[in-house]
Amino acid sequence: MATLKRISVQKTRLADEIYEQLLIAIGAGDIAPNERLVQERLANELQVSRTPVREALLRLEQEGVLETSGRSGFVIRQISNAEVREIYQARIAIEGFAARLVTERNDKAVYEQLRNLVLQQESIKRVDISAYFEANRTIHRAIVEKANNRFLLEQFDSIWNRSNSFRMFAKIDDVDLDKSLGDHIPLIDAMASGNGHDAFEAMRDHIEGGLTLQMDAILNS
Amino acid sequence: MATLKRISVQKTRLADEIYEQLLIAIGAGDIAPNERLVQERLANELQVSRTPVREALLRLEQEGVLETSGRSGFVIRQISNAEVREIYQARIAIEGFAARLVTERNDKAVYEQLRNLVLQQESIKRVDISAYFEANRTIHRAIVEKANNRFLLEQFDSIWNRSNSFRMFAKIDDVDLDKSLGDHIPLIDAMASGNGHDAFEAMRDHIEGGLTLQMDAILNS
DNA sequence: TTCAGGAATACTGTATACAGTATACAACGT
DNA sequence: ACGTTGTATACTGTATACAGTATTCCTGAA
Repeated sequence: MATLKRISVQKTRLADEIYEQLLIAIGAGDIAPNERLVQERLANELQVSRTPVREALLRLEQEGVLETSGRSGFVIRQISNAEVREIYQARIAIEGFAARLVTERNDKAVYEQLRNLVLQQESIKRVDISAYFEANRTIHRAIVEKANNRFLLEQFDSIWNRSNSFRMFAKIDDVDLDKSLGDHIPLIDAMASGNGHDAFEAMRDHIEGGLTLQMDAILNS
Repeated sequence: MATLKRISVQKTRLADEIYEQLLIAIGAGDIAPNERLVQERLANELQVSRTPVREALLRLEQEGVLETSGRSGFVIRQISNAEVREIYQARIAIEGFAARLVTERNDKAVYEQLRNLVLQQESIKRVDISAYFEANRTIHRAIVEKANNRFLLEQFDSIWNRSNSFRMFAKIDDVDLDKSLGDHIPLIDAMASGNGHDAFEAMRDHIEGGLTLQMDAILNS
C-alpha cells in the first residue's frame, strides 16, 4: 500500500486560537490600554468556556503582553521608556548576531532573496501603522530566518510580540516611517559585503536609528 | 497611626509552584527521558486538582521543555545535536552582547564584583553535574545582569532553562568541566580591558569552547 | 506464534461548579 | 457634600464533571 499522508488533524487547542486572536486584537488596537480582559466576558463573546480563555490569558501574561490586575482581570502591560530602550538593545543582540551569521554563510542567493523581499515589502501600500509594523517585521524576521537558528527566531518573535502590543510605532510620523522602511536595502548591502562584524554594526545602526525615531516621537507627544 | 507593613500576600498560584518543582525535578534527572507526565497522576501526587497541574505543563510545553505526546501525556522534549549547536549560538548572541554592554559601561566596580563571584563559584565543592551547571549558570547570569537589560536576562533564563532540562553537561567529563569553570577569570579580564568588541569575542570563544566540549562528549558516548 | 479486529481504558481538552477575596456600591451619619 | 462602614458583586483560582479519541489489551483465527 502506498504511504498515505496523514490527513491534517488540526490537533488545535481552543486556547491557541484564542491566544492568536487576542494578540491580533491587541496589535490592531482593538483593545484599549486600560480595558479589562475578564475571563467570563471573553468566554461569552467567543462562545467557549472559561478554561481555554484562561489558558490563553495566562500565556499572554507569561510572555509579558498582559499583566494581572488583581481581582479585576487582565490588562495590557504598559511599557516604560526605559523598557523601550531595552527592547531595542535586545533586538540588536539578536538581529545583529543573526545578520553576522547570515553574512558568514556567504551565500549570494540569500542576499538576492532578501533584496527581493525588501523591495516587495517597501512597495506595499501603507494605509496604517499596523501595515508599516508588519512590513518591517517581515523584513527583519526574514533576516533572522536565514540565520538558520530556531532559538534566535523564537526570541525574535517573543520580543516583537511585545512591541506589537505596545503598538511601538504608533507615535512616529508617517514620513519618518517611510524613510526608515527605505533603509533596508543598504542594510542588506552591508551584509553582502561579506564581513560579519560590519553586518552586525550595520544592523546595530539601523536599529538604533529606529530607537531614536521612537524616543523622539515619545518625547514630542 | 504607624504605617504598617503589608503582610506578605503570597499571591502565588499553585501552577507556579508546580512549574518550579517540575523544572527542578527535570534538571535533577528525577524524571526519566521517556517518562510520561500524566496530569491526573501528578495531581494526585501533589494533592491538588488537575487544573494547576495542567497549567504548569502547558507552560513548560510552551517553553520547549516538554512536548505533548498525543493522548499519552507530556514527555521531556529531546534536543537534537543540531539544536545543541543552535542553543550555544543563541547564547553567543545574548551573552556576547551583554558582555559588550557591560564593558561599555566601563565601571571598575562591576568587574570586581564579577571577579569575586567567579572566585567564589569556582571554589565550591562540585559533587555532581548539577552543581557544575548551577555554578556556571550563576557566573554567566551575573554578567548578563550587569548589562541592565531585563529582556536580555529573560532570554538568558529561557535558554538556560532548556539546557537545564536537557541536562546539558551530563555527558561531559568532570575534568573538562573543571577546566571550563576555571576559564572565567580570563573572560572577565577581557571585559575589563575596555574594548566592547574584544569582550564580545572573548565571550564567543568561551562559549564555543563549551560547545566543543559538549559535542565531543556527545559523539564519544 | 502472529496478526486482525474490537472492546476497554486512559488520557486529554473543555465545560461547569464551588470557594474565597478584592472591588464596587449603597446607606448612613457627620 | 464627604467619609465610613457594612453588604453585595465580580472576578479569580481551584476542583470536579463530562465528552471524545488515541492507546492498550484481549480474544480468536490463521
